[in-house]
Amino acid sequence: MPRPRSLTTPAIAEAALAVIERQGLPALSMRAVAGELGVGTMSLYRYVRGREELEGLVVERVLATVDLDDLGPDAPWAGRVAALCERVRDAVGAHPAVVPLLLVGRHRIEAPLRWGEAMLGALAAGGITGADRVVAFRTLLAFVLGAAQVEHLGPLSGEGTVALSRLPTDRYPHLAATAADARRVPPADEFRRGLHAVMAGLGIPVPRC
Amino acid sequence: MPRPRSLTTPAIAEAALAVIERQGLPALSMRAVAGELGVGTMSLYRYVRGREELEGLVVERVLATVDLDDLGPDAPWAGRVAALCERVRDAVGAHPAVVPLLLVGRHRIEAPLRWGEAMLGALAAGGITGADRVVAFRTLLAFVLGAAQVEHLGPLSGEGTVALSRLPTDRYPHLAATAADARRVPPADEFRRGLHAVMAGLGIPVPRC
DNA sequence: CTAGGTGAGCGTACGATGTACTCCTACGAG
DNA sequence: CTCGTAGGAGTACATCGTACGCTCACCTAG
Repeated sequence: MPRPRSLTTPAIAEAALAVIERQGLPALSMRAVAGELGVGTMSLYRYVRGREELEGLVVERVLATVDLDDLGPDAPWAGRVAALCERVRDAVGAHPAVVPLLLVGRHRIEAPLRWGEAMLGALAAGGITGADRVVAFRTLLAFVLGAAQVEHLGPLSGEGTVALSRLPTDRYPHLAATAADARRVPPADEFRRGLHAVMAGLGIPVPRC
Repeated sequence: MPRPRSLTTPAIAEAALAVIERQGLPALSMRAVAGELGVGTMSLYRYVRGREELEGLVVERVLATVDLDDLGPDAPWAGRVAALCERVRDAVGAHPAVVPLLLVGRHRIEAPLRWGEAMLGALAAGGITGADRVVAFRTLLAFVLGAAQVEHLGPLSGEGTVALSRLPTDRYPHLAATAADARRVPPADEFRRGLHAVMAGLGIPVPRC
């Protein structure tokens, strides 16, 4: 019966993402997002408990683009495992600035939970259960999360590679050489090769490679 | 000839770590560290360019405890790879609160560089070079970094496990089951098993397992 | 058609943060 | 003892998150 709401949760997530894309993650603030929405700062608090929840919305928005089942649950299980990992990489790659947010409050946000559920289902379909499944799941999760960070924040990527390759060659010869090599390996290939290695080590048959 | 310095870099790192251990990472501030050292806030800026550099000092302090070569460079190369990974895990495990700092400015800080150089040397000793070495290095790095975060910030660890196991069982059956299983797998074992899987997948002969 | 109350919107204010600027002063060389 | 150098610190400002409470737009009841 009172005045109707003028904002929606997806609109807020979109605005926050717009702020991040335009001015970078440090510029993400309640004031900035409110301004982006053409609304007073404190009005945001009618929709969001605080900054933490706002960040959660951004994570959810980014991860919402990973499709969990267009392969169908009857697709080859190992293919599903690989696809789930690759899609997270793609989703994160579309918004690299949010990488540091991926870690906060993962168990409060739904998207990672649904992803985890899908991944565990695929592993179970392959006969991996119990402690083996715990190890496989956490190893894959660690790799995917770590790879996203290494790729977008790491010393071996982007301008980091350049900085590394001009290190004192006498003190860090291998590092300098590897930085040079790294520039010749496309990031997507690198991720896929790493992922396949991890899967193989876990006893998951790699699709077609 | 002027007044002598009253602070040292290690002392500042120690003070910052003490603040973090006592009050948590969000409490890390220039004021808090200065107070810990019994010194005016702005005096800290005589020793540190700013907050970012202070964080770097903390990372360096934590990572400085990983011994890079007590195995000797003539030890079995695969054993060196495994040891380097395990030691980072141990070092981080001793100060879990600093995990979020590990990613910032990795190529400005010396400790990760030295670690990377040692790791690349071990891989080269095993005949892994060129693009293969790039993939192996980044995969191991992603796993170690990701594992630290999953272990200390993740939904499957500590209180996160508890939160997960009381999820709606009908919507997340696998997740709930895995959370229960996870409580029966010691984190160190889980890390070692995951590490060995990654190494095996990369073609690195796992030591004795 | 009108009166009322609910809750959306937001202005103000407070504490905390990083840090630029400035002054004061302790110290050792001469 | 004197003095210049550079370390120590106080003040100040912009920015942040957010607690509090006011105003008024809107829907419903009569």
